[in-house]
Amino acid sequence: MNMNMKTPKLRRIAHLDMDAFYASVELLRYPQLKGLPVVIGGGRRAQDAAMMQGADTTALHKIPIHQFPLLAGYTGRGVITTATYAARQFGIGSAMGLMKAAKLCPQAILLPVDFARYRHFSKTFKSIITEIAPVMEDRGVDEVYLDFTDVPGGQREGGRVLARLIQKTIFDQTGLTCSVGVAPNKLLAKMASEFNKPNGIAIVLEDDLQRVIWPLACRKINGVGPKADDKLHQLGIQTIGELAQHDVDWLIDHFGQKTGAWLFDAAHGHDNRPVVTQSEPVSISRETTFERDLHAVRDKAELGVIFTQLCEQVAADLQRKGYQGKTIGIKLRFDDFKCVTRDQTLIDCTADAKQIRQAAGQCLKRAPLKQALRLLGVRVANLCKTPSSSNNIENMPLAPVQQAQAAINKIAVADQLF
DNA sequence: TCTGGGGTCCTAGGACCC
DNA sequence: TCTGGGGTCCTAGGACCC
Repeated sequence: MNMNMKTPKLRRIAHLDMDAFYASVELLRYPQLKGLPVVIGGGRRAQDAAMMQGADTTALHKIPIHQFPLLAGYTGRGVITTATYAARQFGIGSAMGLMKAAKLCPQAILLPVDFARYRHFSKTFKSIITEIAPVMEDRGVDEVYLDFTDVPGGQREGGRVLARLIQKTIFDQTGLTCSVGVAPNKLLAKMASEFNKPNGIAIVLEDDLQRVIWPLACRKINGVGPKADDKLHQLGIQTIGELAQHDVDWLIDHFGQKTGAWLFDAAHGHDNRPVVTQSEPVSISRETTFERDLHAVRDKAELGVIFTQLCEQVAADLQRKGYQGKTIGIKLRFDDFKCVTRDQTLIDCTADAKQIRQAAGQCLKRAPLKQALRLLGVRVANLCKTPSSSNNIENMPLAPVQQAQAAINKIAVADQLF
């Protein structure tokens, strides 16, 4: 044994979650709304409301509070994308219908969603992060996983020092706060990032499993949703600790090979998934919920227009992103909220709106169309890169060697910070 | 007062091939 | 001719996540 050997590096994985991201980004331009119940979401009416606010974007912070549109009297099928903590006091939450929310808190301010703006801030905070910790997995607009293991400072205080640096840098440069959990793996890091929200850091070590993780509800495991949780309850299992008391075979008997084995691992804090820094999309789709339910026969013309538009949007998305797809599919949601899908695999890949429309039309013919529809969707899967777009430097993934060099460069930047 | 939009992954049956 | 098994692709549905 080499007596000079340093303490071995521990695997340190971070999960970083922006705090109330959309709402916080809105508050940056409307600071006068701080502390008030604000709801973001909705469809057309919210768009109108945004237009009513006028075009002077340089003085948004001066718009008096009473000029903001209220939730009261909202009609339509929009749902809440996010709500500020003040609004949540009224029992309002994500994915709730806006009409229901209007009953609970009519005085809440309704802001339209502004995805372009959120995406902009998303890019900003992610590029701040990769300057410090380059091994980042994108988990949507407001979340990432980071591998701290080999980052300078990533081992100090179990990752707390690096987490603090990232938190502070993001706040200094954007005014936004986030919460970070650092743990031996993604599963535990994800749970940990919730512990001290908002603007919190939580460090979980291997030995903390029984004390910190086992008392939590099974629902806190990322991947255990309402259905699995129900089933667990029926089996008399509430907490992760209780889940851990059952052996693998018992879990496999009740949940099947894959899920059973996975639940067992999760309960024991085991998760060896790597932090994945890049990935290819599996499918690209567009869907829309109609303002009112439509009938395939009675509303044929209207439906046809929407159908064609969806195909054109998907085609445009594919082209813009440099993909083609071989499997074309549709999705229908009926007035009773039941769903069906139909799909068809072509011989060749396409990103052409007409071809997509044609194939999707064939799918539609195979679907039951007696019931009124509330949603129609078009999906393209089985994707491959568009040959010409691989010449596009911007879309071209870095070769492994360049990638490694880029990562080293970024680590060098982080090095100077310690 | 019913419940958005864009995704991923898993399961399971059938076709088809070796 | 019968039987079986494995692998892959296609299709439909469903759970789950952000």
